[in-house]
Amino acid sequence: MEQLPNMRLTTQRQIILEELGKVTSHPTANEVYDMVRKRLPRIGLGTVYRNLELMADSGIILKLEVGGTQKRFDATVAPHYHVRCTSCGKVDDIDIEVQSQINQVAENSSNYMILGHHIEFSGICPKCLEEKKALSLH
Amino acid sequence: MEQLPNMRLTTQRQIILEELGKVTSHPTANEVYDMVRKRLPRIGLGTVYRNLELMADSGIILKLEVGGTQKRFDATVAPHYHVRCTSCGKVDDIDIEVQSQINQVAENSSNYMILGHHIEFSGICPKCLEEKKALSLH
DNA sequence: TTATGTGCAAAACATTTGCAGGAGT
DNA sequence: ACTCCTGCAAATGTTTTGCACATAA
Repeated sequence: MEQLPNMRLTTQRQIILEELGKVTSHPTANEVYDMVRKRLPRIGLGTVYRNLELMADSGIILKLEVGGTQKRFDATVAPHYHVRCTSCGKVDDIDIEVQSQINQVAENSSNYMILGHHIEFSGICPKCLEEKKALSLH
Repeated sequence: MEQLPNMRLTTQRQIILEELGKVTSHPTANEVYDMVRKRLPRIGLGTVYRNLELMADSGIILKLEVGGTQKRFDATVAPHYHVRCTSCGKVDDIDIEVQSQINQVAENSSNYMILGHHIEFSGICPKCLEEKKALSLH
């Protein structure tokens, strides 16, 4: 969970981190690959996967294991929750007051050692809501 | 989200549902396949996937999109939360008081129409905790 | 110089799908 | 009979990995 001492600062890593920092969406590995490839056309998809994984392990970025088929990555490390649109799959941040006691409450009612939690909301994003409205007026 | 009118009651479906009901774990599609195959050796993995998906859509069972690489299924439909062991990947239920206002709080601080939420705790399960203790005494 | 990282391609998984034959209603 | 469903196998999509060469420290 911490920056490894012998992790080299390569061009690939710099650019992956830069591109991830540019967006507020929560891109999949493949989306990061597409973004990075515009600046580094010969980068391999494997490199993107390897580095996203490594950065997530060292805590530089966040790996979101939300619903859907692909993992998503986030340059914002501060704890926050997510909403996923059930219609288009888009993932947004959500900022609400976190009860810090929630882990304690969970630990009291289980025999696990609780390390953390994540709340994933599901709903319809504004854009899809518009589309649905438009459709229902046929 | 509701039972389709013309969904046939086949042997395969009955047995999948029975086997899923027998366990309190949250098996992956492949684990369900293994369980069912003991009674129905010629069943195809595709059939298991198709039916789990169908049952989840009609609300008979729950499809858990928790972290990890595979989806998991649960015969218990009543709303509840989950803990996933970061060490062995095991998933257990967790029963805590749900603040029913939590969706409202989220809706107030976003422009999504919030439909629901899921909390996934992460921690170490009792068995892995024991193992870690044993190791640290080397 | 040398351990670590990269590109590439193949492999490994998880899941979905097309189709011809089989089974519920 | 007439759909819907199943088994099988092939296809698809995502992520991981082996290896020879390249590169940061």
